[in-house]
Amino acid sequence: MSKLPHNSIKKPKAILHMDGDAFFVGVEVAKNPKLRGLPVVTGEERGIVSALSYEAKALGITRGMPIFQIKRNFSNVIILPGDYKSYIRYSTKMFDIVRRYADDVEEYSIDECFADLTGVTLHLKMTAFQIAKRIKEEVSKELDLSVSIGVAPTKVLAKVASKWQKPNGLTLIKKDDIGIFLKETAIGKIWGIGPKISAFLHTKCVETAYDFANKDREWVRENLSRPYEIIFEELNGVYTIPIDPKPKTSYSSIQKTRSFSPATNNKAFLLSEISKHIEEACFKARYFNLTAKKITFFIKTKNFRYKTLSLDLLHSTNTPEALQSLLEERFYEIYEKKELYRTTGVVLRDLRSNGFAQGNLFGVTKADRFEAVHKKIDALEEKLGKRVVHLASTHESLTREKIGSDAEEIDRHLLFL
DNA sequence: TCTGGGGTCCTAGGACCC
DNA sequence: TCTGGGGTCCTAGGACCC
Repeated sequence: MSKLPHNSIKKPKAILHMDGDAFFVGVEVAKNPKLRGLPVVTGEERGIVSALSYEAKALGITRGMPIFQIKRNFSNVIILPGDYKSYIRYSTKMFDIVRRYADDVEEYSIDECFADLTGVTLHLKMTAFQIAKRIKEEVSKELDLSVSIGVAPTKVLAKVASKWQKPNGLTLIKKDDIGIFLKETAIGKIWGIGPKISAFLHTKCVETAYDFANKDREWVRENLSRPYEIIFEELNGVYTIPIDPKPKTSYSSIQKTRSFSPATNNKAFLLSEISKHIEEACFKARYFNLTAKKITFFIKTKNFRYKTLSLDLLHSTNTPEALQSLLEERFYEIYEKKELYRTTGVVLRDLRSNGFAQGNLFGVTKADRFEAVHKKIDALEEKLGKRVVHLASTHESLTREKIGSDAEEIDRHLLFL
């Protein structure tokens, strides 16, 4: 039984959420200050806009817009390829600044983190707001980056706060003021509430986050699943989603997918695409010393219907050959000639670390040989750059690639995310 | 937003077992 | 071969995130 002191009506937590403003572009400007104040986008290598400056946004450009369209319609916009090495470097430095003030920092994505300031305020004799302000100043001075910060009693509310004023915002939500903020926040803007749940809630006359937070708990339990009950608690100021400061060291799944246009029913092409995905997913798995016990292949039709094929592997593996023949044997189960497909993909699941790469269907000895071969290939690619060696079955898809090398280069850096 | 790529977590319901 | 009731395990797919 817990023996909390009688007067420990807990002081609300002070959770900080920091979010980079147009982060990739922000880093580009920090690297090259001449870009400041100009419309800039990144994503040239992908063919779609990944990040855009506020000046570019003002022109009506949006994330995901095709690069060719920008070239055609906005000749004054500066288009840059992503420089993920720099983004990672700045990201690390940004989080290190937060760590000067908090022990528990959760790196949520490349440009976002959470931190618990609750205990720190006493220690530093500063309020959470003052600490947040200092962090902002140091990020700006030392890295020349602009960030938005929110401080609130829970993670979900801290996200509301950091979004409240963007860019360069600093917003504190006190426990007593929660309602003021939630009344002006549409339910769909809440972290964890997507389009489906949002639409459902609308049918129940829940329009704002305030409407939702004021439902009673029973109603939430009866109408929604567990994750939404947790969001409900958090919106009411009850700290429920803990900060997880552990650095990410592994993966529970690895996937590779690619869309193409126009949609096609060319079986050889689809197979070669998937074959390439298998190789890349296995490459990444080997890099992290992981093996998969399950694999899912999928193709997505023109109308966004998924056809999936999930297979249990006899032994876990991270070498492509056996997966490749499995695919060829069973592809007919998902492929229909009369359909057109727009995307293919592979997901390695049930990953276990440090397992022996037992090469399954071929038996151990052959598998060992494959493993040795792959070690050499990986080493070779390390030296020469990726994509110097590949399976014959991948060949067709590679020869069709136009912007291969850039994309591969970036992919390599993304391995470290 | 007529929809890119890489992830995570949750759960309904089927398979299987007394 | 009529077919109860209750439990666990597991998977496929849904929903969401950046």
